[in-house]
Amino acid sequence: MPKVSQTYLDSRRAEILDAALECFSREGFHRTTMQDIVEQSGLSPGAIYNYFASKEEIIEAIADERHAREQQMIVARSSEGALAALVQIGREFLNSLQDPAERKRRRVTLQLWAEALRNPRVLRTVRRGISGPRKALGDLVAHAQKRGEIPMALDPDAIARVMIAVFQGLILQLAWDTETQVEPYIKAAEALFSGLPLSKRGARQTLRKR
Amino acid sequence: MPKVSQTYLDSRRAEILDAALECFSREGFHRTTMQDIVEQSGLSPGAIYNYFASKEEIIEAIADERHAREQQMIVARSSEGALAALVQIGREFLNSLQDPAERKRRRVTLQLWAEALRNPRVLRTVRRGISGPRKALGDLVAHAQKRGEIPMALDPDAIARVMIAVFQGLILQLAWDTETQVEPYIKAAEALFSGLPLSKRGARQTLRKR
Amino acid sequence: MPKVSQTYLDSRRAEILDAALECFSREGFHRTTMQDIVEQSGLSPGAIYNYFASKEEIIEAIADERHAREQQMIVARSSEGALAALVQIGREFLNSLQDPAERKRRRVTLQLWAEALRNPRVLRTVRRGISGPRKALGDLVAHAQKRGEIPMALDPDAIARVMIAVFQGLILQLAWDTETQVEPYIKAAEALFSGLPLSKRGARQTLRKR
Amino acid sequence: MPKVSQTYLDSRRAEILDAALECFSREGFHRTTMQDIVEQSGLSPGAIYNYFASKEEIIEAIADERHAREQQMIVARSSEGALAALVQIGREFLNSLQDPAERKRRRVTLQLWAEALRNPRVLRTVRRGISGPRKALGDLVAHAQKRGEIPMALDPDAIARVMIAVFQGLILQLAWDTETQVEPYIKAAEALFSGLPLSKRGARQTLRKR
DNA sequence: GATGAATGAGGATTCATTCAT
DNA sequence: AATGAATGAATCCTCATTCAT
Repeated sequence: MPKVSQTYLDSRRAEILDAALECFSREGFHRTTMQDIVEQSGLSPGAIYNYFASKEEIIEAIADERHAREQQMIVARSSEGALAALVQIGREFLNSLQDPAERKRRRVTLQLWAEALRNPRVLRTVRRGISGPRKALGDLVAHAQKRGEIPMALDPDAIARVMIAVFQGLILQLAWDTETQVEPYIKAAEALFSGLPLSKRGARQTLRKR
Repeated sequence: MPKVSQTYLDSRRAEILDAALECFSREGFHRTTMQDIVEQSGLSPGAIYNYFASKEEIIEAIADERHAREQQMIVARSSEGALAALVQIGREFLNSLQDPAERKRRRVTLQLWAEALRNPRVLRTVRRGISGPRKALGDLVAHAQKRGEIPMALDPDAIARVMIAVFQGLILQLAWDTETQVEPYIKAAEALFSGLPLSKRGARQTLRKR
Repeated sequence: MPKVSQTYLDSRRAEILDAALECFSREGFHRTTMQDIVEQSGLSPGAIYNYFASKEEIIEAIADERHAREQQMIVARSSEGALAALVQIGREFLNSLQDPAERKRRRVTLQLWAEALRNPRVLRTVRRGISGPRKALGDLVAHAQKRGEIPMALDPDAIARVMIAVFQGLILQLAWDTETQVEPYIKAAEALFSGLPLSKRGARQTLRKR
Repeated sequence: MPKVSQTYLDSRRAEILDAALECFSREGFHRTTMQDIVEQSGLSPGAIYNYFASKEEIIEAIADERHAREQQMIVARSSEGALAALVQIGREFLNSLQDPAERKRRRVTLQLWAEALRNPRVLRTVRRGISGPRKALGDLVAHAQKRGEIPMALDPDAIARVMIAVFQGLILQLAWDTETQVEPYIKAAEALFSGLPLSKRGARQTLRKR
C-alpha cells in the first residue's frame, strides 16, 4: 500500500506534463530546460525525476498525450460517409481553435513532428496517430468505391493520406500565422472532396447550409 | 591563405552549409554540435566562425537555401492551368525523390518548420517560401474562376493553401516513412483537383498518360 | 544536499570568494580561469555558478568585500584630530602587513583599481570606498581650520584627497616591491602632515613615541 | 640594405602602438583583441606580427613608451630646490590634462600598474619609471637636509616616495573621476611640502603668485 | 516522496598566432 | 613586407541528472 494515493500521483504527473507543455510551447523542446519546467510546475527537480526518468521521457509522454487526444478527435465517428466524417472533424478542429490552450498544443504537435525524426518512440507515436484515421478514412473511401461513388482506379489509402495532409497543412499554416483564416480553408477543402465525388450529396448539403 | 577569390570564399561557405545539412539531417539542429560540423566539414571551428557568426546563423542560412530551392521548384511554370502547374511540380517532386541528397534536405525542411516557431528569421523565411506559390496558385484559381471553370463562391487563396497543404503533408509523411508511395498520392491529389474542376481536361490527360 | 541553512550557503559563498581571491592574487583577474577557481575551491563549476552568475560577478563581489574591509579600516575612529586618525590608520595598515593574506588582498586591490576603468560596478565600489574616508578626513580638516590650526585658504577636500593619495601610493609601491619599508614612509608622511599643521601637538607626540 | 627605410619601419611601429594605446585605453589590455588593434590600425594581423612577436610584447612596448615619457616629464629639471621641481612637474602635469590624448594614456598607465603584478618586464619598467624621480627627489631632500632646511631624522628616500605617491594618487583619482579638480589638489600638496619645510621660501612664493 | 545543492561532461564561441600566397 | 583565412587550444558557462538529507 503506497504512502500516497494513485490519484495524487496521477495529478502530480499531470501537473508536470502541463508545465512541460507550457514550456515546450513557449520555447521548444530543446530550449526548454528542466529548470524551466521546475519553475513552471512549482515542483523540485527531484520531484519531477520521481515521475519521469528523463526529459526525453517527458517529451515522449507529451507525444502520447497528444496522440491520444488527436486520436480521439479524428477517429471517424460516422459511417454515413467520408465527407460527413471529415466535415465533423473539421468542425471540431474549428471549435478547438477557440481554446488558447489548444493553440499551445498545436505548436507542440509541430515540434513532435520534427522530433519524430530523431526519437524512434516519438516516431512510433506519431505514426500510430496517423495510421488510425488513415485506415478509417481509407475504409470509407473503399466503401464508396464499392457503391460506385468513387472511381476504382484511385487508391483508397492514397486518398486518405491526402485528406490527412489537408489537416496537417492547416496545422502548419496556423502555427506560423495565427491570423490564418480557417473557415475558407475548410470550405475549399470540402469543395475539393465533394467534387471527387467522395460522398453522398446529402453530406455536402449539410455542410453548405451551416 | 590570404586574398583569395570570392569564388573560393563562396565554395567554402557552401562546404560548411553542406556539412551542416548533413549533420542536421542526421541529428537535428539541437543534437548537432559545432564539433560535428567541424568534423564533417574537415575545417576548424575558427574557420567556420569566419563564415557564420553562430550556429543559429548557419541554421538561418540553411533555411534561406532551402527556401530558394523550393521557391524555384514550386513557382508556377505554366500558364496553362493550375492543375498543369501542380502536376509539373508533382513530377519534379517525384523526381527529386531519386536524389538521396534531397531526402536529407527534406528532413531538414521539417525541422525548419518547427524551428520557425522559435526563430523569427526562420519564420520569415518559411512564410516567404509559402507566400510565393500561394499567390501564384491563387492567381491561377482566380483566372479559372473568371473563365467559369471554378465556382466563384470559393476563396482562391484558400484553395491555394489547400494545394500547398497537400505538398506539405506529403513531405511530412515521407519524412516519417521513406516507404511512402508517392505515385498513388500524386494521382489521388490530381483526381481531387480535377474534380474541382480546377483545370482543363487536357491537363488531366497529360498526367494520366505518364 | 538540500534545504541547507543560510549559514551553510554563506560559508560556501565565502569559500568561493576566498578561492577566487587566491587565484586573482596569483594570476590576475583575466589570467585566472574558472577552472582555476574550481580547483582552488574544490567545488565544481556548476556549484560556483549557483552562487555567482559569472566570473564578472565574482570580481564584483571581491570588490565589495575589499571595499567593506577598507571602509572599516580607514573610517576615522578618532575625533581627536586628523593626524591622530591618520596615525591610527597608518598603524593598522602597518599591522595588516604582517598578515600574508593581506598582501594577497592588496595585490587584488590594485587590480580592482584598473578594473574600475572597464567595469562600472567596480568603479562605483571603488569610488564609494574613497568617498567615505575622503569626507571624514575633509571634515577633520575643516574643523581644524575653524580652530585656526590650518590656513583657511586650503580646500579641506583637496587635503583629504592628498592624504588618501599617500595611502594609495603606498599600496602601489608595496605591491611592486614587497621589500618596501613602510615605517620610514609613515614617518615621512606624518612629518608632512604635522607641518601643515594639521593637528594638535599632542597627536604628533604620540606618533613620535611609538 | 633593407627593402624599406628604417623611417618607414619606425613609423609603422608607432602606428601600431598608437592604435594599441587607443584600444587599451578604451577596453583594457585583456578585453582588447588583436583584431581590435588590427581594425584600429588599418593593418593586417600578419603586418602587426612583423613588428611585435606577441600581444604581450605590444603591452611591454607601451609600458616602455609610457615610462620614457614620464621619465622625461618627471626627471628633475631644477637644482633650485625640491619644491620648485615638484611645482614644475605639477604644472606640466596640469597642462598635460588639457590634452585628451593624455587622458587616454593615463588610463593605460593605471592598467600597466596592475599588469606589473603579472608581467616581470612590465614590473621592471614600472619600477625603473619610479626609481629615477625617486632618486632625484631623494637627492634634493638630502641636499636640503645638509643645508639644515629639513630635519635629519627623516629618511630622504621615504620623503621622495611620499611625493611620488601624491602624484600616483592623483593619477588614480583622475582616472576614476575625470571631474576631479586638479588645481586645489596641487595647491594642497604644495602647502604640505612647503610646511615641511622642504624648500626655500622663494619656491613657495613663485607658486603662490601664479 | 520531496528537496535543492552539487555534479561535471559537454557545448558554443573566442582569439592569439601562423603561414601559404 | 603584407595579407587574411585558417588554426585549435582554451574558456566561460549550461544543464540534465543525482543523492544526501
